[in-house]
Amino acid sequence: MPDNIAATLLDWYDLNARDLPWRARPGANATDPYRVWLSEVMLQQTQVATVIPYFEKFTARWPDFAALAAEEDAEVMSAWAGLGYYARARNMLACAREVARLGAIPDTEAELLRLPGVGGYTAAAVAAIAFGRRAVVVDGNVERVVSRLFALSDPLPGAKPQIRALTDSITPDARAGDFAQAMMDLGATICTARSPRCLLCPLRSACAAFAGGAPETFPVKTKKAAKPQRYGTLFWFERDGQVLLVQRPDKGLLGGMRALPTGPWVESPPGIEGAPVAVEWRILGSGITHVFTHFRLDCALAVATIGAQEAVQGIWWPVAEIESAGLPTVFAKAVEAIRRAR
DNA sequence: AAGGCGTGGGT
DNA sequence: TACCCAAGCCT
Repeated sequence: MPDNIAATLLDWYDLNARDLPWRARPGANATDPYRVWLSEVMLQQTQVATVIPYFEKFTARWPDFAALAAEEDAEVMSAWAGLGYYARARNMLACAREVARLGAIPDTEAELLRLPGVGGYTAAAVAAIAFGRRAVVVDGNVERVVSRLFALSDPLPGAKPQIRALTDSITPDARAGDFAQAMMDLGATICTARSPRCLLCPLRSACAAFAGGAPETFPVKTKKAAKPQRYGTLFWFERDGQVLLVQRPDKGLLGGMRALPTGPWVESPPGIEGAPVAVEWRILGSGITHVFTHFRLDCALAVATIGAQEAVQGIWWPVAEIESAGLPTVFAKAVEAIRRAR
C-alpha cells in the first residue's frame, strides 16, 4: 500500500501541481536552490498566497545568495515588513551570509540543518526539492494528511514521532521532492483542515479517516490556552514634517524592526506612561486592535504635533514617506488610523 | 522543552 | 465573534 500511495499521489501531482514561482516550469532550468530555500523560509507558518508577492519582490531585488548576503540589514528587514515572524528575516540574512562564505548552499539534510533559520522541516524540504535527495518532509499539511490516512487517535503535538515514522513509510526513494510538494498541495487544496474535499481526493480509497466518515476530526489536537488581553499606547510625535521612529532591539517581539515609540504593553490601559518626550499629548477617540501570536493588544493613539525643542532620541522619518519605513503591521495600522483622524 | 514569535484568511 | 489555522524555528 505505501508504494501505491506514493505512485497514486505523484500521478495526481503530475496533472494538478500548482504553478508557483519557486517551482521549475516544465522545460525550464532545474530548480534553483536559492529560490527553493528562500521560498521555504518565507513559507514557514505562512500561506502561499501571502508569500508570493514577497517572493517576487525579493528575487527581483536580490536574485541570488551573494546579492542578498551583501545587502544592508535595514533594507532587508524593511522589505520583510508585514510578513511577520521577523526573526525569520534576521536568520535568513545570517544564512545567506553563511552560504556566501561557504561558496554554495550545502546539499545534504544534515548540513542544511546547521544553517540559521533552517530546522527539520526546511532542511528536509530543501534537500528533497532542490537536490533530489530522499528526505522525510513533515509540515502541518503532511501532519494532517497522514493523520487522516491512518486515522491517528493520538493528539498532536505528542503524535509527531508517529507521524514522522508513517510519513517515512510512504515516502518514495525517487521523486521525494515532488512527493513532498504533492502532499502539501493536497493538504492545501483538498485535504484542508475544516472541510476536506474528499470526493476530489486521489487517496480517498486508502484513507482510514474517510472510511470512518469523519475525516475533518483529524488530526486530534490538544486545546490551546486563550490569548491574554493587553493594553498599550502608541505615540505619534511630529515635527517639521517628520515623525519620530525607534529601532526595536534585535531580540523579542518585532525585533530589529523600525517602530513607533510605545509605552509598556500591560494588563490594564497605561495612559501616556512611557511617552518618548514630555509634551501635551492628544489621545485620539479610537485606537487600534491587533492580534499577535500569544496576546491580543488594544492600543490608544497619542499624538503631539507641537514642536518640542529638546533633543529626542530616535529616528526622524519624513511623514510623506512613512510607507517606506518598513513598519510592522501593528504600526502600519496605527499610522492609517492617525491619518484618518486628522 | 514548552513557550515566544506576526499576520491574514477562513468559518 | 472568536476562534482555528498556515510549507516552523529558536531558546
